[in-house]
Amino acid sequence: MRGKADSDLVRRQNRHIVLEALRSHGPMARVDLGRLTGLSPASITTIANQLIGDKAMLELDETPDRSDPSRRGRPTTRVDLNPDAAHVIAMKISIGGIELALVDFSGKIIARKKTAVATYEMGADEFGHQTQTIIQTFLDENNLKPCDVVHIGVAAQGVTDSVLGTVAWSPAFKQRNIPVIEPIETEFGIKCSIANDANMIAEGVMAGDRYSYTGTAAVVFMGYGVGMGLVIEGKVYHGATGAAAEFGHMNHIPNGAFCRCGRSGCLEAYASDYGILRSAENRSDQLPPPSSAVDPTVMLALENAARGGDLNAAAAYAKAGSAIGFGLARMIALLNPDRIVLAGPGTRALDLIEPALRAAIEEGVVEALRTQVKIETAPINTDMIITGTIAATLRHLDSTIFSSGPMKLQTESLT
Amino acid sequence: MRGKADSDLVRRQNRHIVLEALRSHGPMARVDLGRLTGLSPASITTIANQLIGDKAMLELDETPDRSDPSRRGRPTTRVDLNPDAAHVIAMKISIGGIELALVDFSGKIIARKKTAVATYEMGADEFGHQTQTIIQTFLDENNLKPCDVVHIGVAAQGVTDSVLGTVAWSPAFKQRNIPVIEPIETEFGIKCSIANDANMIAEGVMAGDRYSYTGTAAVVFMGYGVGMGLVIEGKVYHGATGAAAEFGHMNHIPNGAFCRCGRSGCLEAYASDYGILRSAENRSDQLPPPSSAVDPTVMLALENAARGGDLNAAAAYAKAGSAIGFGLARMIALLNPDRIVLAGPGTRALDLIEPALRAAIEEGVVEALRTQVKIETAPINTDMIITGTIAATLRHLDSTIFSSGPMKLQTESLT
DNA sequence: ATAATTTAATTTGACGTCTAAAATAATGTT
DNA sequence: AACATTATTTTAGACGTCAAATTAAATTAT
Repeated sequence: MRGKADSDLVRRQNRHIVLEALRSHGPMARVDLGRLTGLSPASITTIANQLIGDKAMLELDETPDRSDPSRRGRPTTRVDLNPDAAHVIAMKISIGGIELALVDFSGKIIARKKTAVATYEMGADEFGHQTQTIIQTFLDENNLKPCDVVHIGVAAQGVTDSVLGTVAWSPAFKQRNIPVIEPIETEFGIKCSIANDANMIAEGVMAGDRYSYTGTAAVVFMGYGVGMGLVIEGKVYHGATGAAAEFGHMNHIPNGAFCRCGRSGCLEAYASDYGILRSAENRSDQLPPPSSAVDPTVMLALENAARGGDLNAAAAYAKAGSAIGFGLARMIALLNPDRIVLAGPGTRALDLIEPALRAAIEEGVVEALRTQVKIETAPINTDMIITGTIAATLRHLDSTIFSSGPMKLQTESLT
Repeated sequence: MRGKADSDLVRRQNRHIVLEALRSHGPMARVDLGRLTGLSPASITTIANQLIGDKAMLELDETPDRSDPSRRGRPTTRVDLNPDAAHVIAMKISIGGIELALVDFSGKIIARKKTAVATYEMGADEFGHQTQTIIQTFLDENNLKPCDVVHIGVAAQGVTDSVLGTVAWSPAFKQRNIPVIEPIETEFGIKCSIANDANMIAEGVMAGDRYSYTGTAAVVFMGYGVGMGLVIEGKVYHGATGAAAEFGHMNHIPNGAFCRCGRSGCLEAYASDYGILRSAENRSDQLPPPSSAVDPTVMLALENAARGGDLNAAAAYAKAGSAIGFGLARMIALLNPDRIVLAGPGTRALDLIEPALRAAIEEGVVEALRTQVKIETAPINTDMIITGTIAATLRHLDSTIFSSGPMKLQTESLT
């Protein structure tokens, strides 16, 4: 049950939807904001003036568009998010590296940087210090002080704990429970949050139609690992501790193939790059896989071999498709989604995977459930994790920073 | 993204939380309503007067309680839900029978009735007519006209489609896509909704602390079949078409044991009454199971045999536990819940099931996820489906009927 | 008995937000 | 130059909450 409602809630909610409208549709006239949000022109005027006063919004200084001769009446003046309202940093932790992106409030990336970090062998303390150094350098390079950055959103591969602010388990680290938020917040005093990388991919994929989509969807990431981001009733779902949708480590076959995570039978052990490669090469699936990522060119060669008639390779892709298909079948039975989006570099080999994938879904789920769900493929964009993290972080700002304080009336001080 | 907020939203939301507070905590004084909802005494006065005016609430006529001698000041007058505000009917469709319960607005069951119906062989039309007759008789027996009943909430075993208002697939019917809502709504003009029985069990289990619980939980039903109700962020989750959490027909083993639904490898084929019985009796799991429910006394005997040293029986329960455990492991990996509740007659044999169940969860899920979730057992209550359907239906009323219309001001007519 | 105290509930007056309707602004058309 | 059209702002009013003051109904103290 949600809590009580009052005028403050109304205020926050409406300012939030106005910002959200600009974020997903770009700059527009006040009239259009009204049409899109359902708020009256009068309210839009009030809200826009307040947001402009708060430096969250600005009026664009454009010469009126005269391209459409049938256009009459007073020309519109468009408003947009004020890029200078705030800066945020999106940070991606993956095997062997940290990637940073500095973003303004409008979502434009101002600077980005990849730094190689030998994450795997690092202890918690060492990683914390490294992170601090890397962020400090990044700030210096962009002539920023910590107080100029409002939030740092972190995406990490593996099981993240958003409550404790740690990476509970990740292929990027030998050690477990690596604190990430704490070293950042104490060093810089910047608010920080952590999430699973697959959830951030889902944020990225959904960023476009977040405004309109209110259904349940699963975004599957296929590549060096297998991940999933769940969108439930329009919102990316993070679970009790932020570890939701660990699709790659959802069990596929009890006592099955050995996985990077040290257990057996995970979906990833069949459907990730290394899993596919392992079965294509007829290596035993009971041995621990290598901890390093598979070279993309190797996977490309394997795909082409499969397409060229290499039966072992083709069988490996079919096995992967079947694993993902059964995993999706189980997810569908549980969640009854209306949409599945396949994404990530693994979709390049979709032609090899799809038949087995569809067959598995058909075998694994009652018809009534199976026919409701549309399966789509998203364009492969390696930046999706950063993009999604940016989207999630900025949306978080929308709902907190600029929609919070009530306007102070100054009747008192005027006397 | 939710839509715009205005004073009407505030009004609905606050009236809703007041009704909800009374529903889950029973009658109480206005002060306590204020404390519980966070609304000011002034607002509670206003809201209470309006709800009383709408006949949704009433002031209790009690002699002040003098048992506590330290009690001073003006005594409280408690308010409660007005039982006469509305009547609703909860309806349960199961194999071979329809059960009805007539309930007042306060949640008290006024009358209930079971009618034997040969559902399995029935076609859609015949079932529709039967339903109409049974409801008509029930209304007559209670001296009610259709217009006296505001809503009929239906719970059915199997895959329900809340959008189409049908039973898409159910062990209760040989035929598929049986319309349920349409024959009721057209015959009586009463609003009607349909949901899966396991979701209604979850409603029942959560009804107590719905007001406070905002986490993610899975309620597992074990018995003649296996079902699940998912509670996501405090609300029972129904999925895109109302078919969510078909745990029983979530695939366990590809190409595994034959299930009532006509497919192979469903969890239910291992962990339901008939699945357990089948494996205890060493019958082939590749043959279609009987369509009728297993006699409870047979299951009781089987349990005792297992406890008494019957190795086949014990192994069958262990197999069931393992199936449920792996299913839960998969669910945990996907949803990262904080709570699992085991319920239903099957929990009577929990001692036989639990070791294998826990072992499977340990094997099937990363430690980081597994340790976050508490596993509880709910008291076995065969009425849970009806109870939950009542709770869900009344809550639906709370949020629609009595929280809708704005107060009409009559300044116009006073001139 | 009567006054003081305590707790519950209501009334009053102010505030914040939204909206319809009227007014104003800025342009194109006749 | 007057009129038409579209965008935005201003104005006046409605609705809902809340803090503070008031009223209500009991118990305790004197």
